[in-house]
Amino acid sequence: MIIMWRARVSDWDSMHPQKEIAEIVVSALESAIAADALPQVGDVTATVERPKNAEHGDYSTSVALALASSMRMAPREIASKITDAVAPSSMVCDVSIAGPGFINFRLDDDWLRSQIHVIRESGVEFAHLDMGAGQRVQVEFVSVNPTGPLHIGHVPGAVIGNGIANILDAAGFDVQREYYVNDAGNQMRIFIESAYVRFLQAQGKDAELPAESYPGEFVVEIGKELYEEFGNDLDGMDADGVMSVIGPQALSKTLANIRATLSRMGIEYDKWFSEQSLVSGDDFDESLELLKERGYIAEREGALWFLGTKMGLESDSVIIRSKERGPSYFGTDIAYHYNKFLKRGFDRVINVWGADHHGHVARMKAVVDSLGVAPERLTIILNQIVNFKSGDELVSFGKREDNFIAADELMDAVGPDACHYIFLERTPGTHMEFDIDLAKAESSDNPVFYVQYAHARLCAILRAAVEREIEFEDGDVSLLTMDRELALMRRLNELPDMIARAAEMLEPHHMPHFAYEVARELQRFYEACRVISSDPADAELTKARLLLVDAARIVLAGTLNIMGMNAPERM
RNA sequence: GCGCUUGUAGCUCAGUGGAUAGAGCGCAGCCCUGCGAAGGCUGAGGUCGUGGGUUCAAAUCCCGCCAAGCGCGCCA
Repeated sequence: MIIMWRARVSDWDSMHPQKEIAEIVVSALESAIAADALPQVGDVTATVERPKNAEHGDYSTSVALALASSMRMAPREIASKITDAVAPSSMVCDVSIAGPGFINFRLDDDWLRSQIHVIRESGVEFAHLDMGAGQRVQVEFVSVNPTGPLHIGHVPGAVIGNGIANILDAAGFDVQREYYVNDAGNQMRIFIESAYVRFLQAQGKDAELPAESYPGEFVVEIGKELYEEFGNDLDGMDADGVMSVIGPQALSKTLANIRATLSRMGIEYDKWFSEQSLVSGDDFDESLELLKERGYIAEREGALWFLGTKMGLESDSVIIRSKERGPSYFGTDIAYHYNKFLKRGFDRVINVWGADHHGHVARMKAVVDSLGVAPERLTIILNQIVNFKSGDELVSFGKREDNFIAADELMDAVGPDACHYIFLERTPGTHMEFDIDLAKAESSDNPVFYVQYAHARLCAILRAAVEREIEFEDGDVSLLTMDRELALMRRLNELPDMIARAAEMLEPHHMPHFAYEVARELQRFYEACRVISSDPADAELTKARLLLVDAARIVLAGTLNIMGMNAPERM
C-alpha cells in the first residue's frame, strides 16, 4: 500500500518553510518505511502546523499520533523512527519529539539571518509562490446594480474581493478582476424611467415618479446633468425615444461614480462586463442551446424553465419569462457563467456575493454543473451583511431608499486604509457589527494605525541612517543574536506561509493578522534593540540591524500593499 | 415551516482535529535626560450557546435543542 501524504500545503513547486518541512517529513516517513523501520499502511492525513507555544519550536507535526492506530505502534516510537530518517537541512537546526508524540522542528538561526539578504535582494517577491502555476482565475466582486452610488453595505464585498484577487496574484495565479454591470432587466428600466422623470423636471415640466422608482437625490442630479447636456433638444421625441437617448448617458454617469469610489479605495478592475452584451451577442442563445441539448430545459406556462430538480434542487427556475418580458436575471446569469467558463475559459471563477444572495448559490452551482463544467471550478464567497451602527442606532441602507450612507462618506470618515483593514480582519462569514462612530473616535487607537505607525517608524530609522551617511550594505547579519532580533526574523519568514494559506483557503483575513504580528514584533525589537548607535564600538551592530530593519520594512510594506493599503513613510 | 450562516473574555473579533483557548478595545498598574510614547511590560477577566455522540485527542467533526442574522419571486 502507498502512503498518501496530504499536508495542508498541497502540490505546488515554490518553496516556503512550512512546505519544506512537510517535504522533509514525507521523505523521512517514506525512507523509514522503505527501510522497514515502520510498517506500510494505507492513506493518512496529517498536517505540518505552527505550534501555539513557542517552546514547541517553529513547526510541528502530529503525524506520528495519526499513524499510531494503523501502524499498531506507540506514537513516540513512530516519531522516533521518523526523526531518525530526517535528512539534514540548512533550514532546520533541531528536530525533537515531545509530549505524546509530536515532532517539533526549530529553524536554524543562520538560515533565518541569511533570509535577510534574500528578502532585500528579491523584495516582497521572496514570498510570492507559484501555487497557481499561471492558472487563470477570475474574481468577480461588487457588481452592484448601476442605479446609484455605492453605499456602506457594499464596502465589505469590495474589500474582500480585492483582497482575494491580490492574494491569488501573489500566489502565482493569473488573476482577472471583473465587475458585472447589470445594465439589462427590470431594475435598469426603473432607473432609466426615474432618470427620465428627473430630466423632465429639470426642464421645468410636470412629471411624477412612477410607483416603482429610485427617488434618491442622486437621480435628481443626473436629471439636471442631462438637462445641461441636452436642454430641450429631445422635445420632439416620444418617451421611449428620449429614454433610449438618455438611458445610456445615465448609466455611464452612474458607472463613473461607482468607478471613482472604487478607485479611491485603490481598487481597479480589468473588465467591466455588460449584462446586456450577453443578450445582444450570442452567449444567451448558445448557453440555452447547450442546456437544451443536455436536457435541462423545458417550456411550460408560457415560460422557459431550467430543470433544477434534475440536478437535485428543490425547484425549477424561470429563464425566459415570456417573449415580451425577456430573460430573467437568472437567465442572463446562466449565459454569464457560460461565457466565463466556456467562452473565456477561466480555470476557476470566484464570485464574491453578499450573503443575502445565498439562496442563489446552489442554483448557480447546478447550472455550471449542467453546462458540463465541474462545479468545483466555481467558488462563491459569501460575505455576511454588516450591521452598521451609529451609536445605538442601526443604520439601514438600500438603493431604493433615500437614507443610505454612501461609501464615499465612510471613506471621508474613516479612510480607505482603515476600511481595507477592518473589513479584511474579519472572516467573511461573521455577522459583524460596525460602529461608525467608534471607528471614527478610535481611529488613533486602531490596529490600522498601529501597523502603519510601525512602518513609518522603520522609515524614520532608515532616514536617520541616510542623514548620518551610514552605509550598511556590507553589514554582517551574524551579529544579530538577540531574542528580539531572531523573533522578528521568524515572523518575517512566515509571509510565504501566510500567503499560501490565505490563497489556498481563500481567506484574506490572515493578512491583517499577520501584518499586526509583524508590527508587534517590530515594536518589541525597537524597544529592546537600539538600531542606530552613536557609540563607535557599535558601528558594525548598527549596520547589521539596519539590514534587518530594511528587510522588515519590505515585508510590512508588501503585506499592506497586498491588503490594498498604503504603507506611509511618515504619519 | 424549510434552507444557509453565526453563537468563544464586559465589547469587537481570531483560533489548521492536537500540547496551558488568544488579540484589540475597555479596566488596574509599571516603564522615556538617545533612532517617532500613535510605543513597550505586568495583571484581572472564559461552564468556547446547550445536551449527546465520534476520536488516543473536540471551540473545531456528527446529531438534537436554544438564540440571532439572512434567504425561500416569472426582483436583481
